[in-house]
Amino acid sequence: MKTTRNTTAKTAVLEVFEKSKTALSHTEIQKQLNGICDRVTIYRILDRLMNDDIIHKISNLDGTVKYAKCNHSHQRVHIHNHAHFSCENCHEITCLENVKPSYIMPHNYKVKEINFTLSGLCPNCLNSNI
Amino acid sequence: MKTTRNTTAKTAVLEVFEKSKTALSHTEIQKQLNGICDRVTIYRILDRLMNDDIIHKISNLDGTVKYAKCNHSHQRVHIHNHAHFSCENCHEITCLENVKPSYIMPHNYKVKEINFTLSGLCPNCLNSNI
DNA sequence: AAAATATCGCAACAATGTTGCGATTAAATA
DNA sequence: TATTTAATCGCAACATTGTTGCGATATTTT
Repeated sequence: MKTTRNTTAKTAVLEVFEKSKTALSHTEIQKQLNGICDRVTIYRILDRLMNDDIIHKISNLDGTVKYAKCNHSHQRVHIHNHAHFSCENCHEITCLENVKPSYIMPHNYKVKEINFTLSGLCPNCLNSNI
Repeated sequence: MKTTRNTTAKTAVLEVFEKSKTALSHTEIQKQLNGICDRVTIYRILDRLMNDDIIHKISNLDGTVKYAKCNHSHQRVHIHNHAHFSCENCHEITCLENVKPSYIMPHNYKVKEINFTLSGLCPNCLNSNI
């Protein structure tokens, strides 16, 4: 089986995620890495981190894709079915770990995963009187 | 003010939407149009149809973008805050007009729009014993 | 029929993501 | 510690998706 290695680039990417409270796009990560590694390498690191369940992918309403660290906190099995909030002003995406929607489905559908994204103004931008 | 015109290409695109029960990507529309018009024209038609509130945009979990006809049925004001279902087998996206999630938000967030996408198996694929 | 302008086609570009391959380097083994 | 193995990297090249400018065309109004 493939074992995953700890490389300079991977460590650097993880540090970027540690420092950030919000989800990050590939481009944002690349900027913060400051040329430490190639663009392609970042894509491959993100793939590995997703396989290892260390980060997860979020695709926004407008089609942009971001990544965020998983919060494994207390659960034994990690589930990505939490909500995300996308601020229309600062464009930051945050995970709302505790927001879980309830809903009623029509019959004959088998639901395996849900994606729930809310958008509007985040607390920061709301306080800035916009 | 800009008035929107009825052109051959626009009519053709609308027909494609009429024929389809599921949401369509730009590429899927292009294939069905069979070279009737340019790739760019389709993008511009989609933009216009979205402005006119005739179709709406859906971005899927995997980052793919699709478009679907709006269902104006009975409401006076059209709202896009309904759910979408994405089949992991046939990759079709359908609008679940009647599924609306309920949820509890943390304070200090102002929610203006929600996007709720479920994925799994659609009735068709579920019946095919997969 | 003529005028006004929305739309089109083409070319060119930008952003984002993928793949192949030889070179490098982390980790296991001797 | 030195050697070996294979995971990872950098580079180049390519694919897909979406955007923009501009002269030509077609729809709608006058």
